[in-house]
Amino acid sequence: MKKPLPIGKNNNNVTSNSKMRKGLWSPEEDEKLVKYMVMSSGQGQCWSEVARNAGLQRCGKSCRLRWINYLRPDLKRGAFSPQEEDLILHLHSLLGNRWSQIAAQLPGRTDNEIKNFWNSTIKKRLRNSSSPLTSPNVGDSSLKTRDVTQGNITMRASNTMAMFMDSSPSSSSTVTRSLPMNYSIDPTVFSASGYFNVPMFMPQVGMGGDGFYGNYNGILGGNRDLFVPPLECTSMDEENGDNKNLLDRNINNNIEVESMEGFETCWQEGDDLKVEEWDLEELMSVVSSFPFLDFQSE
DNA sequence: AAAAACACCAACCGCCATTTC
DNA sequence: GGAAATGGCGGTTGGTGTTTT
Repeated sequence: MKKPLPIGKNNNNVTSNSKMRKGLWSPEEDEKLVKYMVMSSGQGQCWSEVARNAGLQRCGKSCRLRWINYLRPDLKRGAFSPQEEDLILHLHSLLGNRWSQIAAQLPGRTDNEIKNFWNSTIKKRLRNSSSPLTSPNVGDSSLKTRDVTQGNITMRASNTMAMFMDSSPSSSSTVTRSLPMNYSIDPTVFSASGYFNVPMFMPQVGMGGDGFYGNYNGILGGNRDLFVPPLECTSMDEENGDNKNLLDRNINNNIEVESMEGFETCWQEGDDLKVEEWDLEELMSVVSSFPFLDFQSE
């Protein structure tokens, strides 16, 4: 990242904070920004320069946001398609609130858009499913955990794990197809035999604080990130061995997995596993094989 | 018809990582 | 090495439109 000239060394200094505009963008401002971005191809400049050079009394950050979230020519507007919803659901089960990474898999969609979509539509739909046993990943802190005693993961966590364990093509259609119009998750469908196959898998996850589920920073963020079981596996019992292999494949070679029962061994102190180290392409190849997903970039 | 409740979403905020000096 | 500036991200807020009462 190139450090631009300090404010004041530039002869076009309109960056004094008191002069910065905030709030909604006017059509004129949009036009200025678009014009400038088109003219300059948006290349090789920092956003504060863009703001200055475009004659906008906005901070660079604001310009960036406006461009990325609204003015970019490759944006796809309008409602999310069922396929996109499916993909968002699935990616969220894998990545948590990493909206930018989710957005990267949905051409023409922005992280903000997906985040809003999730926080309004999907979260609400999951909430309406009316059971604390549902709602994997909705991140609603009001949700109750069933059992956080030693040796038991929360139900929410187990459902999350269940989502990770989705597998068979036949398991995929029940809920996701009904999502767009009449999204209503029957808890038993969702958590037991419907959308995601639930393995009898209640690992203890060795994480403190909000633990596995409630705080995705705890799972994916920070210095310790989440194991993302691939979708192929269907049950822990029958696939222990495979899971181990897949684990090894997905989490680079730094992590040694003793057994799936001792799931927490994935995260020994000092493990330096980060989500960036996952083979995201591989992950997405799995996603692309999601049977009901017919997602195509437009 | 009006008020209240709800839903949506654009934009801001605060934090952290990175880069440059 | 530290300060400064910026980019990027996720969380949150506030305005506005829509629906319900």
